[in-house]
Amino acid sequence: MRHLLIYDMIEAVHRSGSIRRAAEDTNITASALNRRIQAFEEEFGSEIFERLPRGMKLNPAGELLLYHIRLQRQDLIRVHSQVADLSGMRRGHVKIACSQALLPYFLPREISKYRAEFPDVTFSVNVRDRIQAEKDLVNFESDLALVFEPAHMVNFEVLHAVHQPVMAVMSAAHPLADRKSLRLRECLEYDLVLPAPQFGVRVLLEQAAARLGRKLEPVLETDSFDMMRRFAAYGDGIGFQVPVGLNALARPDMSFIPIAERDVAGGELYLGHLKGRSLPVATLKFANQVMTALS
Amino acid sequence: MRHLLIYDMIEAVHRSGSIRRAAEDTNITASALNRRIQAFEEEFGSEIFERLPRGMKLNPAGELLLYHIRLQRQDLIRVHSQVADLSGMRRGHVKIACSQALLPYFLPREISKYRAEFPDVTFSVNVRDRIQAEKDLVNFESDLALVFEPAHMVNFEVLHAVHQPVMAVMSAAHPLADRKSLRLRECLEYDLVLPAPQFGVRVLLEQAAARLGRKLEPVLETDSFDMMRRFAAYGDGIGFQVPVGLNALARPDMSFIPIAERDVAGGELYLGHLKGRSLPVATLKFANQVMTALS
DNA sequence: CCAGAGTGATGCAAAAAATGCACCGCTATG
DNA sequence: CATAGCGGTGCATTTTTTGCATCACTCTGG
Repeated sequence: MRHLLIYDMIEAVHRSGSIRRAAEDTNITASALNRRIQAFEEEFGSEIFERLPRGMKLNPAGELLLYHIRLQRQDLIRVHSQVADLSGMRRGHVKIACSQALLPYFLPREISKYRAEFPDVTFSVNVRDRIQAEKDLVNFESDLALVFEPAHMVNFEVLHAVHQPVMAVMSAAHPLADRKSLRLRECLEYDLVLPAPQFGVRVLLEQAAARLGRKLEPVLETDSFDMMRRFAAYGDGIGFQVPVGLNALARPDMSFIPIAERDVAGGELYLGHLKGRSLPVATLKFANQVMTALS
Repeated sequence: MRHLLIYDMIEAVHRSGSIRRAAEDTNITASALNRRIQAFEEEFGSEIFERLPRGMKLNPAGELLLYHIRLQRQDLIRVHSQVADLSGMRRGHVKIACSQALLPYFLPREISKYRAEFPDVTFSVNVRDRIQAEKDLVNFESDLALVFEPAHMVNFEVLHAVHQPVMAVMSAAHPLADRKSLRLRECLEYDLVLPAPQFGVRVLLEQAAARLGRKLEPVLETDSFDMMRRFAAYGDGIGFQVPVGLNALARPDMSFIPIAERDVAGGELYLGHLKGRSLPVATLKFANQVMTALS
């Protein structure tokens, strides 16, 4: 949209921190860009950048404006999406921030399913921890977030929540592999493979261990669920994951056993978006499909 | 804002229904305007107007776009307002849709009070019935609505609600003038001066009368509260109004007496705005003042 | 039934706006 | 204290926008 180019320019200057660097991104001369910024500030009635010796930095007015710019751009995308929907076709791009647990099975399956019906819809998926996911929504870098036990929930409008007990993950040859349910105490007898501290599952386990007066001493700590699973497969180690991260059709070589809720209460997997936003049609439809799949 | 001029042009064409008429409002030639509309549609990726032999009419895509335009314009006003607030000054324009009852005392008093503190804030006040007030909010023709017993309440986000019993209004010389409270039945013995049927007070009275098996037969029906009051002042007639429409310091020549709640339940006066909007600073502060005044 | 007044669209020249280039003054940095 | 990087600016040039004249079309009223 040519008439909104000035917004792109403002964002470019904000990103790069200087007019000259921003000029390269914008395919325009620094002088031209400079004058457009000045003209805009003139019209807007107030400066939006601080001129520092080392470049440009948004002042508070600029920060307010930047949020407006992002909001209005997303709203325009929504309008485009609804207009495309008027003519029967469904186009669009769905941006998702999600916990790692969603990556191996759940999201690939849901995205394929959706795209089978609407092949003109494309997706971005970004792995984010519980704090960063919310920031992504605020900065309009993602439209949907699908996270386990989000941290603040301000700015977060919940579309759907589903309970996720914590599951022990181990080799099928493990001594405990045939049990229907496990106490946390029993697991602690074996080598532990734990997710990194920022993950929700880890937090729940730490809390539960503290209640038992125990401290978790993992032999392996990783931010990769795949690593955790493979390590557990080759020995007596026990990993932990929530059901949505596990294949519903149990693999023959692995065993997934729920931990008793009275030990580890489990947590909630939340689907949500930025408070007060209206989502584009494609995004909304995908969110609905996810909600159905989660129920 | 020069870069948003195209939005003004689109709205002008929408309002006037033809490019040539819109061209006059826009201080531009019809041909130039025509080409800008065409260029916009090209960029936007879809036509937004239907070309009829008699002029231009928004198509569904255009309707969606128009709402976006209005939304983004109001949001820009909010940003301006917040920016002005950063520098300590408070500027802005507050647009209010309200019931007639607010006109004689309440709103003039509150507006004066607010402007005493912030003289750079200006106001528009439009009298609207309960249905039209909500439409005003949706079209962004008003920012705040202050209405008695609104009709639908969809799109209406309530900031504050206060109960308003129905009061009988009569001359100080009226036989009933010294009573502390009145039954509806007693009032019906006298000449009735009623608000027009679209007003909330009238609806409440009609419902109450129906419960008594009576029908209201006004000697004067008017959409002017002032008319009602003055007519009642010159005889034995009885008018009806809610407290917010009456001067707190009772006038010596008039008497205001509440109708028993078991006869006429009274109604709610609602302060609200369009659902999902963020209000400019000035508007928000004024809304807060009104809420305090109503409590 | 047809003339006229209304509509949007378009070619072309003139006017206006945006751009690129060269250069200025400034400041932090090594 | 030289230098590299910053934002700002005057001026010629390019690009875009505009206005005018005019076309094709449709509905309306005599």
